[in-house]
Amino acid sequence: MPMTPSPSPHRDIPAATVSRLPTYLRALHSAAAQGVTTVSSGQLATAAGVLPTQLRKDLSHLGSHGVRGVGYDVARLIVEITSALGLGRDWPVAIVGMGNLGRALTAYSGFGTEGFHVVAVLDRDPALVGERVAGLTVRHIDELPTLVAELGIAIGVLATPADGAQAAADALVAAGIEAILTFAPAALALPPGVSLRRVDLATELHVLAFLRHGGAGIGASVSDLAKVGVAG
Amino acid sequence: MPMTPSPSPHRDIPAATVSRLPTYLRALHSAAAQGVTTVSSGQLATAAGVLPTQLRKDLSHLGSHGVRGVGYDVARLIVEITSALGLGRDWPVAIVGMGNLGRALTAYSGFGTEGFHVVAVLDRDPALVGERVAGLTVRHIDELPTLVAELGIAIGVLATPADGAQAAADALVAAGIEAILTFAPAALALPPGVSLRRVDLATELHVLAFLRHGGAGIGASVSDLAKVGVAG
DNA sequence: GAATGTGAACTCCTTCACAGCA
DNA sequence: TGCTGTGAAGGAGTTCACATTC
Repeated sequence: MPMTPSPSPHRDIPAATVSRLPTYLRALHSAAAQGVTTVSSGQLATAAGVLPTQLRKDLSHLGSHGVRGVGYDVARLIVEITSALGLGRDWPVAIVGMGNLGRALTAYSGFGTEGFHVVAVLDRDPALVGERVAGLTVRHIDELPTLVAELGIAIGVLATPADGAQAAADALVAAGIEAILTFAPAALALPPGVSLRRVDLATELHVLAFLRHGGAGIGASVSDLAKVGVAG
Repeated sequence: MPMTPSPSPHRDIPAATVSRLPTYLRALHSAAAQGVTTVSSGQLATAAGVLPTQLRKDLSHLGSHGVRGVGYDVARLIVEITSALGLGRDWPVAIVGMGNLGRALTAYSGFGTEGFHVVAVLDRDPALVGERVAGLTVRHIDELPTLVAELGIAIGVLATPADGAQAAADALVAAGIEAILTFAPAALALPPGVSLRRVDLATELHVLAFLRHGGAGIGASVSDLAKVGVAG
């Protein structure tokens, strides 16, 4: 056994790079829609709000796909990033928690791109079960295992209040879901192997308050928190 | 000119620390509500989902406020973090874009804590102006300067589609708002001195897809993207 | 000439080890 | 003894400089 096992197909793409690739992909789709076939790192970088060197370094992790003196082929780069992110398939999504936020996310068009589809919406409150939200019928959280098996749900979105979040997360994990996006302002305890991403709306406001309060104006003193715009 | 100007009142709190302080604050409020008066770094850290050393290092940027061998006084630490974040005042918020997401954010209770209050909701579509959303009347975007002056709006939230985001951001800036939280999947060009935070829902799903696709299961290969739970 | 790809320097953040104090 | 506070080490990410290629 001389070599490392390497069970994973992706070759060591830095986390920071992965989180920027979707932005690049969006800019590329936009360019393609306008008939552009080739872009330079400078053009793509300004469209994405990063520096050209950052973009080239990021893309270098996917391999060399640009042409020196020319730039990148838009169509080819779309394929490359799509493949690297694993977007070449369907990703059925379930949303748990049909309060204001859950309903909005269900209807949010941004969730319906690149193979992501909300295929099930659930709540623990029997009074909500049976209601229609954006064309889907609200199901009870206890039906989750059945729905996962039937619909191949791969990603769970938590839009519950903080106090119900852990129970909802447990239900997702018990049903076999291993990728969770949570909007609940609570720390979640999850078994190893389950991927978790958190979006905390209150925290975002708090950080903005700090930036104003602290006076991070011209020449912002806090490095990366506030990104002021790049000319585009 | 031998010394640096240092125009800003807050004493150099790292960006990464600032983004975690709201989580600590929430955990402290929760502890206080349960009658807890003292917490150790270990307790608070698990409640917040970080390591104890991380928490202590973060708090050390606010000064030494713990007692060795004992822990932190909950009430005092709340005051300290609240003050550091600049949360000791009101932060009137305006939300621009009354689609699904904008309406949900307006009604979202998580936006109504710690001095944050949604005091105005706006849209550029005259057909929506005059509608009621969560107790507020939708105003036209052209009324923004008046509303900022009257209500002291300090933070703008963008919940528009991507194609209207830049125009809406320009309107916020023209009205004097210097802190923007955007949900629009678009790069924004802003003048220096304006603070911007971005929440990108599609990107979060893409990252989760990458983690599943890449097989970041046991012993996740991508460092920081997925945080699996800590025992609580 | 023009733009990519990348080693190296630099900055930032996290984790460790342990000193300091109640 | 227990827990905080912190210098130092280690790791990750960004930016720079420049060699490389079309």
